[in-house]
This record gives sequence, C-alpha cells and structure tokens, in this order.
Amino acid sequence: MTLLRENIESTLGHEISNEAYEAFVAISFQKSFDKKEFLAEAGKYCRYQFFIIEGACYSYYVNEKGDKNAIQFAIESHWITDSASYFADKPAVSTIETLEPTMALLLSKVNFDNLCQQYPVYDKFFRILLQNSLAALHLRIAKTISEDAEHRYTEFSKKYPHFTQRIPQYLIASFLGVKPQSLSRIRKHTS
Amino acid sequence: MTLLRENIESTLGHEISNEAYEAFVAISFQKSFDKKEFLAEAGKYCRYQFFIIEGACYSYYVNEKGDKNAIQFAIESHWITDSASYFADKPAVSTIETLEPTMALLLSKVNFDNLCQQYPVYDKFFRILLQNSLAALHLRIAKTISEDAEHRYTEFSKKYPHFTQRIPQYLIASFLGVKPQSLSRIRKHTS
DNA sequence: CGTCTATTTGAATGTACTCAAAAGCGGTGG
DNA sequence: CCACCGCTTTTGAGTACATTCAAATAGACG
Repeated sequence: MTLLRENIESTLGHEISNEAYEAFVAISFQKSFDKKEFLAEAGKYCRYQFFIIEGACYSYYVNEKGDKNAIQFAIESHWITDSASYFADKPAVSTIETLEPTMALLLSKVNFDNLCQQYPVYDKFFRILLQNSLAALHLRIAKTISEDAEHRYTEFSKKYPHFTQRIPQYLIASFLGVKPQSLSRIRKHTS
Repeated sequence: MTLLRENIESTLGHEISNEAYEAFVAISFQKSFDKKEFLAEAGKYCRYQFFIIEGACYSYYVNEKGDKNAIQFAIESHWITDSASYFADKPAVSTIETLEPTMALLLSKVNFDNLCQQYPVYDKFFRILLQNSLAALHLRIAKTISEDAEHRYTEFSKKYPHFTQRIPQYLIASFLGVKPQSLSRIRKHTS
C-alpha cells in the first residue's frame, strides 16, 4: 500500500512518520467492487471516504428531469466521497458508481475524526484535499462559463489524458456540459 | 460584533464559549474599504480571510481573453478569500473587489493556525465552511451544466433575493454564465 | 446638466441541441 | 467461431437558445 503513502506525502509536500502512516493503515480497510457498483447513493448516507487503489469511478447528480450530471472522476490514487454526507452526516446528494472493477481503501467518519485528533498531520492533509478540490472547482466553474465546448474538451484531454482513454465518452461529455453527439462532432473537428 | 458570533454558532450548530469567541476577536481586526477596492488580486498573495461585516464584494477570475468571470459574491455575514493563496501560500488566482464601501474582519493565516490549534472548535468551524463551499460548488456545476439560463436565473433570484437587488446585473449575468444582454432578455421574458 | 456606466432592444449569426438513424464495438450464447 | 444483442459513438438535418455587433435608453454620480 505504498500508493497511499505516496499520495499523502506528495499532497503534504513532506514525509510522514511511520507511526502516523501505520495508524492510518490500521483504521482503514480495503474493499473490492464490481463494475457498476455504488460507493454512495443519493438519498442514503455515505459513510466512507474512498481512496482508489485500482479501478475507476465517478460521481454524478441527478436533476429533476432525470439527467445524470458527472461531477467528478476518480482513478488510482484519487480520493472520492459525497462530502456533504460524509462530513455533515446528512443524506448524500450525489451517487458514486464504479466504471470498472475497483479496489478502494475505506475510511469511516469516526475513524477519520480519531485519526485527525491523534495525528494533526492528517487534519492538514485532509484540509489540503478539500482546498485542492475547492480551487479546482472554482477554475472549472470559470471555464465552464467562459470557454466554449471545444476549448473545454481540448483542455480536459490535455490535463487528464488517462481519463480520456478509460472513461466513456458520454460521461466526459456530461462532465464538460455537452451532449454526447456534440462531443463526437467536436472530436471529429479537432483531430 | 455579535454578527461574527452568530455566524460561527449557526455554522457549527451550537454555542461557543466566551473564551473561544474572545480569542477570535483578539487576533482578528477590522478594516474598512472604499467601493472598488481590492481585497485580493490575482498574482499577489492573499494574506487574509475576510468576514464581511457590512458591504458587499465579489471574486472573479480573468481568463486569457480578458473576460472577468464572477465566482462568488459576499455580503454581510459571508466569508471570502482566495483559498488557493490563503491556505496554500501561493499567488492568488482570483481577484476580490468591493462593490460598495465595505467593513470586514480580517484573519491572517498565522493567527488562523494558532486559533485552530488552541481552540479545535475553529478547526471544525473552518472545515464546515470549506465543506459548505464545496457542496455549493458541486451543485452549481451540476446546474450550470444541465439547466438553461432562464432556470438558473430564476433559481438564483429565488435563492439570493438580496443579491439580485444589490449586485449589478452584468455581474449576476457573469456568475450565471450568460452575457448581460441575454440576462436582460431573460428578465423581460420572465416577469 | 453632462458624462460615464449599465441596461435594454434589434437583427443577424453561431454553437450546441433535438430527433432520428446508422455504424461501431464488446460481450454472450448457440 | 460466428451471430446476435445491447450499448456507445457517429452522422445528418432542422431547430432553439444564447451570442455578437450595434445602437438607443436609462441611471448614477460628480
């Protein structure tokens, strides 16, 4: 499980003690999921934060019309959860579904709280994760608003080449805020 | 300054001790700004987190084309900062500008860190603020992507009637991801 | 009152959408 | 191994919504 340690240390920008690392491992556990399984479901409580060890998943919102809107993708070494549910102990607003058979590390809220209390370095770590998400979302909003679909796609595929390969095109379309037909035309036009 | 205390307690969902509250007041300070002053500027370091006591301001990103894109509005009892800069000690990516003469409470990063260390309740408080922002942005992304401009405007003005009154229409347009002309037509059509 | 900025209106254009259907791809069972 | 089925992607044609460019009003401020 060196993947987790690498993730923590590169996020923090420095190494962590073996003790702190072992404490994390001790209170989290692995679980494997089939393709198309749910890690979280809108309306239900999302009890865990997930660190993807292998595989891929995505979170989405369903609106009144029934459209699924992709919010986030997560592959190896990414964290994902429904933060509204996990942190605030309310029903989830998003659904998280695997795209492939997936192995994840699960961290419950109680264990998360204990961990942060015992090792303040994790307070910092998870705050950085939150801040990074926030900053990324700010940028994404700005670009969704101000750039056209072609620009957004070009930037997306440059920034996340591995996503472009593994994730169905209609989900990338949804993430970018266009219809699958439109993304197909954009790709034809671009290449 | 009971406004701050109300904000903290309603965010936390419970009261805080006088001691904790006084500690906050002791390490923060008030500052007044004219209309059109900057609280933060893209490229410069944003040293403070701002709690708006009176007035209004907004944050925006400027893209390569020079377009300003409104990201967030803040009036009385709202918090605002460039989180990428403030938390991660990097140059700001957004600019924060007052829309009116504004009085704000300023909290520096060092004092913030000390405060959280001494009173863990503030760790929780600021984490909740971050989580709320994150959840709101997720929803905003989903709606920007899936709803048409009229729907977005109707929802915005229902959710933030006070914003609709105090904030110039072209900034609301920018926030919603449409041009001012389009918002004008939407309003005519809606009313 | 005059100037500057914000808002509204008009007409033409364009980007992305809808509806519809065909082609491509992957997996399953005969 | 091939045929079939379901799902994804592509393509076509017509449409709708928001944009652009341009100009006229309306408001705010000194």
